Amino acid sequence: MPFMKTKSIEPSHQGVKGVPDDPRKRAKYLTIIEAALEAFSEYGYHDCPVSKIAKKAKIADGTIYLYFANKEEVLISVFQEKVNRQISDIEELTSDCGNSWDKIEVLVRYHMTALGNNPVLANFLQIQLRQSSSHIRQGIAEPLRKFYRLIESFVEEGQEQGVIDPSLDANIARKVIFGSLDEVISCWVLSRRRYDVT
Amino acid sequence: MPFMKTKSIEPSHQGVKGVPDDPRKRAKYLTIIEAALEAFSEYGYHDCPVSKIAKKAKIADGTIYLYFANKEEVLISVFQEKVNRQISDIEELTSDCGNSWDKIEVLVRYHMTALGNNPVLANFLQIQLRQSSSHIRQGIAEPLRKFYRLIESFVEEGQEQGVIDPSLDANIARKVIFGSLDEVISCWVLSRRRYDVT
DNA sequence: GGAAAGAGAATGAAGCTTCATTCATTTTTA
DNA sequence: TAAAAATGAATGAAGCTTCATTCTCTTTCC
Repeated sequence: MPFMKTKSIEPSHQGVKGVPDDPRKRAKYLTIIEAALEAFSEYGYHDCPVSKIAKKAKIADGTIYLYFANKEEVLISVFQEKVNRQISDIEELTSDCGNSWDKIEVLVRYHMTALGNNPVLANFLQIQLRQSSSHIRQGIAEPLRKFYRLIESFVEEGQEQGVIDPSLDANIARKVIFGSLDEVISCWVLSRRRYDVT
Repeated sequence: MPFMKTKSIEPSHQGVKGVPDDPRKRAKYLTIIEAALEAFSEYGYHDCPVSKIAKKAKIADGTIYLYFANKEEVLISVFQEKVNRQISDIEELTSDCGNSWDKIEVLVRYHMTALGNNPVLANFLQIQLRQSSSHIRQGIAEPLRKFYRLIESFVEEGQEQGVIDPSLDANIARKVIFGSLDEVISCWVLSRRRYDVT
């Protein structure tokens, strides 16, 4: 048998390539993530050829496929990486707030300033979030849900503490908070008055 | 000269094809708009081949190009057609409200139920709004700005009437209203409690 | 220690597929 | 029957992905 490089069982695409453990690989993995973040923000997912990502990462086009199964998976991974970091940062910051309103305020402020200071990330999150391919949405859904749950948990906690109206549906409150954030950020506004509004 | 297929002067596209006057053409124009709305919602702009629109409209692929200069223009036209109708409906409905809060409530309710009863339209507006091609954004910007201005005018009017805090920035208020709407709608929720929140 | 062999990471040209758009032809309209 | 409208197969550009080859370490052997 003359070499048998074949993809044994799964025929059509190699499965998801997880985050690499080996620190050397991990470093290049992150390099690609950062390059992709920039490139996607600059051109938008669909108008961003893989070659642009490779160029920004200073690697060959093909190398990307050693770390990611396909272009979609690059997008999903950028999103996961960034949202997960955002969540863990906020969790840490709020761990020593007693009041739930404070926690919400910290979350809002942190999210606003984090994205305000990082237009590239902001643009990526705002623009890419609504992309429609079902595959992408699926990959994005999980970290996003975690972020949602974080907001809701603050609201619910506040209700238990009695500082937030308990008749309020935490789910709706979360949507209003997230939606407002989203809208305000997409307009690049960093005003501080924002939360007088709600 | 051996075939000169080239794009003579304007390099890339023949000019915009306006909305047809002839009622017969107008009818087919609207047929295509409706088909495109469905198709874009179903697949998303980028994953929706022109052939799918044609199929839904029960016409040949090429026919679309008798009514629109290119695929982008189809998207923009759908958006314009729909948002303009939304605006004129709301303007009519609010014309006999004295109080600005009422106007805002009518707007919110109308927008919510209109999209709530029409998932296809809702999906289109929510999904397509964030697409990034600069051309598309440009075409979309004008009707969207009209919608924004409508909201802001209600807020400002309320401030003149003294029923809304005049220190509030109408621009920010509009963003919060629009963002909340946007977020709540994108989650398909039609609860009525929503505006207790703001 | 230095040479040779092996592993596996990286390269990037080229293949292949997917559409947006065109246009020669047919059908409909008036 | 002439003009207008519609058709849909053909075109060709774009860009994702593959893979034969090269390069760069690491390990083994003497």
